[in-house]
Amino acid sequence: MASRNMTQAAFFVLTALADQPRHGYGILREVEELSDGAVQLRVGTLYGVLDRLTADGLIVLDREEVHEGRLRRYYRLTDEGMRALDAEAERMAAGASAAKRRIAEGRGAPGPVTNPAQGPGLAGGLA
Amino acid sequence: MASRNMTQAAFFVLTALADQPRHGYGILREVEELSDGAVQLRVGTLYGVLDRLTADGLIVLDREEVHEGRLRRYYRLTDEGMRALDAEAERMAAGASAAKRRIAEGRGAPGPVTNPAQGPGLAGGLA
DNA sequence: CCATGATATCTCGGTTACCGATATATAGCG
DNA sequence: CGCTATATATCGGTAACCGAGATATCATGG
Repeated sequence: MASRNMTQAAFFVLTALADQPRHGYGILREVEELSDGAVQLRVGTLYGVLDRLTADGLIVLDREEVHEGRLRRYYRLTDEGMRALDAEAERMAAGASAAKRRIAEGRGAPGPVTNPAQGPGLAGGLA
Repeated sequence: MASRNMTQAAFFVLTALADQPRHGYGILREVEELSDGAVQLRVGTLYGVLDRLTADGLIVLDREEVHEGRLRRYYRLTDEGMRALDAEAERMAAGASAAKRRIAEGRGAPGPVTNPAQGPGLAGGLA
């Protein structure tokens, strides 16, 4: 079970593998491309992530090919990996949206500056 | 400069502080609440994050209050922290959206490009 | 022919980050 | 008096990151 939260690196590896199987080096380039250069997955990080994701059953070794004398080891998502990625994408989207909402509130502050009924237990007066 | 990618914990702390200054324990509850329980920021993690964010100039100590005999140390975002949060939210939203697009592609037919509805709305469907 | 760079795999070790446990302190409930 | 909630903070083991290097093939080019 994924008791621990997924790391950024793991998330982007899963995303790179979501549409088709890819090999390590291809994942590296794909992550950089799909994040528009914002996320740079390092080589030293990649294989650790790959091992961890495999151990967790989120990805599996799809096949091995020899292309131009160079070995390519392709990985692909499992069903569980697909589900985990979907859930994580949901969490990230929600987090990003919450952040943006708050940024807008904090800057413009139209209407009541204080949010009155925000959550339970916040009913304290001020000292 | 934030050469290293921001951690999940740091992101959610910044988000919790985006609308108003909060103290440590309040951040803890706020993060859990705004993520709907999905993200549990641990006490042991919090103060390390707070120190790091302060050192990076993304937050500052706002004020100290004594409430019911208990000390409350309030932190607030700096302008730089606001900018960093905004940028990170953008990156997360882009990543989440890329992941969902790929999930849809991978699941759908291998034929022509399917055209999923755009927008922030979630088209989950993985029951 | 060899240097360089791109492609491709993987390991090692230092640094950073996470988080359970623990310590300290006040207040309220039973 | 013990338990829970609030509130701070530190310590140490584990997990993760990532720069650096090892190994190997092929293309470019000086």
